[in-house]
Amino acid sequence: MVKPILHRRCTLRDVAKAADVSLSTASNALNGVGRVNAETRERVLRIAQEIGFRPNALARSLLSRRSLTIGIITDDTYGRLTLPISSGVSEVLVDHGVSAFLCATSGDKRLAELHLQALLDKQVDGIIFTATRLDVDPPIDLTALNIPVVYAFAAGPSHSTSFVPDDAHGAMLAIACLEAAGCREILHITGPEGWLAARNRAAAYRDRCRPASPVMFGEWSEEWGHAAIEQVLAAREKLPDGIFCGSDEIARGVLDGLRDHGISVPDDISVIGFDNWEVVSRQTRPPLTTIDMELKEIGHRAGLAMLRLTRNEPVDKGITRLPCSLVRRESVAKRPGAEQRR
Amino acid sequence: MVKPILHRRCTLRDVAKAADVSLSTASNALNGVGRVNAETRERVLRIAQEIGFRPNALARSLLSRRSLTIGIITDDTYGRLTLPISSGVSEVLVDHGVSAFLCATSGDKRLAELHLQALLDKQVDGIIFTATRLDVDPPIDLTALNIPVVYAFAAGPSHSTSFVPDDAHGAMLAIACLEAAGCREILHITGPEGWLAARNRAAAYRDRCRPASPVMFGEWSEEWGHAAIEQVLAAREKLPDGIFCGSDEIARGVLDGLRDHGISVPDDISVIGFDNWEVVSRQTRPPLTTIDMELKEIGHRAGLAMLRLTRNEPVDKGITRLPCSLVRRESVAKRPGAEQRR
DNA sequence: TTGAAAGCGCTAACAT
DNA sequence: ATGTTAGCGCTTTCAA
Repeated sequence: MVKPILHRRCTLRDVAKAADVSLSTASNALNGVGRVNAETRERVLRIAQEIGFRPNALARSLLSRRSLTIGIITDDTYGRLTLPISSGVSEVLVDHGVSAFLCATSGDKRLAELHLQALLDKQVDGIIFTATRLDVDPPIDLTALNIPVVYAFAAGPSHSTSFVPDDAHGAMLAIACLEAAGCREILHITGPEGWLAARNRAAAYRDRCRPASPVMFGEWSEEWGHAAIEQVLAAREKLPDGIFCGSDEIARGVLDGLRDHGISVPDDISVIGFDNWEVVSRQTRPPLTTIDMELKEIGHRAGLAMLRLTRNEPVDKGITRLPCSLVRRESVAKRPGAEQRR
Repeated sequence: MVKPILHRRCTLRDVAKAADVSLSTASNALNGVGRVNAETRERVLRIAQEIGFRPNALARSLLSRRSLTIGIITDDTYGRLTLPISSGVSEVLVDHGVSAFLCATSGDKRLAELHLQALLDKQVDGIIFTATRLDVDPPIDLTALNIPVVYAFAAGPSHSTSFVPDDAHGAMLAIACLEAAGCREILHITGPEGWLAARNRAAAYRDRCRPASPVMFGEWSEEWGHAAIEQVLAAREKLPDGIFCGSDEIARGVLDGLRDHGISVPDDISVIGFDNWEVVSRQTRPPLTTIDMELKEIGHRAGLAMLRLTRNEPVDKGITRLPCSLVRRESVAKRPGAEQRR
């Protein structure tokens, strides 16, 4: 039984010495490569275990030219999107021994450059760029790097690979849910028309509902949802029986506006949100049925793509739109008949 | 003008060759150490610049035994706390060339071990542990590592160094704000008594207001805020004129409950929250005056402490409580006289 | 089956 | 002022 060395991490040399073999034999034994006597191998393994040997990744990387390290650069200050995405990325990578540097740039160019340079110096095997919207360019140019770049919740140039939520699919899911609940006339209240996500969702809504439907574009805020309800109430006799909101925050404003007027959700009207931002959607009255963008899955896919890229395996180029999912809570009417009818 | 090499990162060797000096001279020139002829230095610098030379951090680290890398391990799945804190950490570290690995464990022990091992293998210079509450032990034991550990929004063992928000100070700020608005009787509605943060804030409240004040412990939810208002209304004749809520979510429930009963905020009663979680506090009607825990500052301090520790400079041991700040919005009455009076 | 030696990219003694 | 050499911890030919 060899005594573990505490003050200094032990090295392969320590193992080799303790096992009375050469460096290369120790290395081969531990990595299971080359011809090593089974008995010798056992001994090396045992001793390595006993003294708590762990290979120095820095030394390995220097030689192998793969650092088992990637960088995640994000625009987000807030964390709403970044943490689920990046933990999704890490989840698939950690099993392959790769760790991720997180660089929050807050959209600051200088900071972004600084981080990027640090990442490059540390020889990251690749970079994943994440943003909070799809139609804004990264604060730094990632197109000329000689390591792979993957975009998650951001759209890279066409020859690159990007993963984004399928807004149209999410919208379809929302409308289908409303229709299944028996809604005949569905209104769409959403964020600024300047946002691609808002336009995509609105287009899907128009496709499915009424090509000429007036979409109510506004802000991504509760206040707007609230104001929109006032507008609707002022402008028309009869309320629609379903409202598809572009975000949970808008939906919350809608819900409040409706309640202010004594209109019951979901009895009088069904409301569905978008985002599944739980701090909002779980706390509304009633709790909000909404669309989840599956951020973690976006992270998974981005991580997987990165893994393949670093191994020179082929990956899909261009923008991959990942399906959303429906989260049922209580703001959409349950039609008892609907289940049976299929 | 030397042509940049694109397929391979250029090395010091390339610089030395191009400048027609030895490796060590090139190294000395670039690092500004040793005796180097001014003219030679210029030339080396210029050439390095031209061919875009950047030193390989891996090679440097191997030699210097400092990887300029730390790990941030977090319990948080959600990101509400982690992103502000970790971007605070990075902000102070990036200028010193250190990058941070982010490891989200979701409280999963296996995952935490995996991440920790990967970090150690990569020779991180230190680890910052972050949690979502102060009174829960990390999923892994960080006390026996031979690298520095700092706790941020988490309380490490007494000989370690931790940075947490000063809950008592935050509570004081809240109460002082209410008092300055003229409130005479302040009620405290907060989260579960099992949470240290809730107890700390409640204790400060009792200290300042009425030692025997009944604190309403409950959940960290809007629903609880709402329910609490119903309870209060049912139990007493006269409403208090100020409510200090343990979280923004609770405050939001309180606000809604009050509105349901036609009680106006801030005219009839002032309400203050805790957290400054903007998605909640900016969207309430009226927008919520609340306490900010200065998460980014916690990150700064943790990062700074880490920097010192890695240089063997002394740092404060034990738990450092960092002041909170007041964010004024519109849920607390403005007393025109209050300003003058001081 | 095992070991000696070279080298990843860099820095730091030590010669010159 | 500059160059030569050794070595950080490891993997990988290539000989033995």
